[in-house]
Amino acid sequence: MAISATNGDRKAIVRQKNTDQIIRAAEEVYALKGFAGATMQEIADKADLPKANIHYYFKTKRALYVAVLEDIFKAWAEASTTFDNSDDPKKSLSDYITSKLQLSFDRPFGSKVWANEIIHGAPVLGDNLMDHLHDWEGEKAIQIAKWAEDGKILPVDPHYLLYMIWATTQHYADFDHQVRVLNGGKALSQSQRNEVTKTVCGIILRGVGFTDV
Amino acid sequence: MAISATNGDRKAIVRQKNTDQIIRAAEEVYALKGFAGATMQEIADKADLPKANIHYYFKTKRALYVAVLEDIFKAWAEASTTFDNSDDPKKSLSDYITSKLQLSFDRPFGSKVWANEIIHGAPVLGDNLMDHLHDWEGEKAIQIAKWAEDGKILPVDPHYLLYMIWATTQHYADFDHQVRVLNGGKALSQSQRNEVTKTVCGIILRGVGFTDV
DNA sequence: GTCTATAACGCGATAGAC
DNA sequence: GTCTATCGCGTTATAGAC
Repeated sequence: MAISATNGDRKAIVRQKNTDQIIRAAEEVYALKGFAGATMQEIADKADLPKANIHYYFKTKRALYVAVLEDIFKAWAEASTTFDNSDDPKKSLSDYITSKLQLSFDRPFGSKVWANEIIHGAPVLGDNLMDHLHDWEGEKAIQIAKWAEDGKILPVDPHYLLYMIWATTQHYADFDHQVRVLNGGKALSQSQRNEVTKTVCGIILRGVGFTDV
Repeated sequence: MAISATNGDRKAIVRQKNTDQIIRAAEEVYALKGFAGATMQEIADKADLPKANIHYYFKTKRALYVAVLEDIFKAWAEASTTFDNSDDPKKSLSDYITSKLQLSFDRPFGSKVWANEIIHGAPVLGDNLMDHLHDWEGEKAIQIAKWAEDGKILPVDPHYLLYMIWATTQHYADFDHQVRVLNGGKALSQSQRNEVTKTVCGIILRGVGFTDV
């Protein structure tokens, strides 16, 4: 009995490890090739496993893709906690922009998979996760609206402000190739990344009414 | 001879008409399915032509894709003339933002194909068109830098300001599905589009130092 | 749980009659 | 310039030995 449990544990650990490995590899391949352009063979090679094993852990190409998308959504939701329950819009907004930019610089693949999926009309995400996003965005918008009511920021439309922050920060992940080309073929250095953060925070904060930035 | 010329003209007209029809159809299919996900069959159906005819006009799937990308780049370059040779940053910037937003609202497919291509690392665009973009962006950046030197706007980094404008305006094309979901499942109305334009122009203009907007 | 071999299928591209 | 029929290849997914 003890041995059986141990074997079960060992198998569970192997399963967890392989699953993570596959999802990481898949995230990169789906990001760079799109859903249709990605091949199970390329994902298998990058995960350093035989192709058949990928199908053992994820029944279909589509199921693996869904797992990748859910993983990304989870990461984003966790990264946005800096935004919650704050009475200081200046700090909230700059912290949010800063952490979203960081995520774009450090983990661009997830953002790209998401962008691809939305561009194509969310054929796989379907309504469930999109409805979840709707609720989540609604909360943020209410908080921004409150700041405006309290006269802490100018009365900008909260939704369009949020889209602006998302679009601008995710641009550095999704369009990193273009950014690189326009930067003379070299990826942004750390000091350039800091300059981006400063510039974006500055424009947004002045944009919502702060004059001392 | 006259008849032969007439026949040649007629054929040229047919060729032009079919070519346009195919490019329009291809733009939509490539936007919604990605390069790999698109099928020549679907493009043919949407263009209302037999599949073999598509191959008659465009030798390969790739050649047709390149034609679509070039078409888009041309449209964007034409739409940015409002930006040139102006000493009035306030007017230049709002005109540019307004016309880019208009393009996103009215012709989202082109923007989506471009986004897809960049996300995947511009495997087809290659260096030619990207270098062209580099030059083009450089000119705009110089003009913005001049405004800053002359004290007409705050000394923001011109590149990151441009990326912000591109990202924000193209978001309404590339992520139109997400915008729609977050808007309760309905596309933005004309008055909402106007509100977007007002909000974006306001934030950007205040962001670069104008306090009277 | 791992891996090789292969079945089943869809797609890009073309040949060749009209 | 148009269209039908088809070839050949690459892909997903699985069967079955280990």
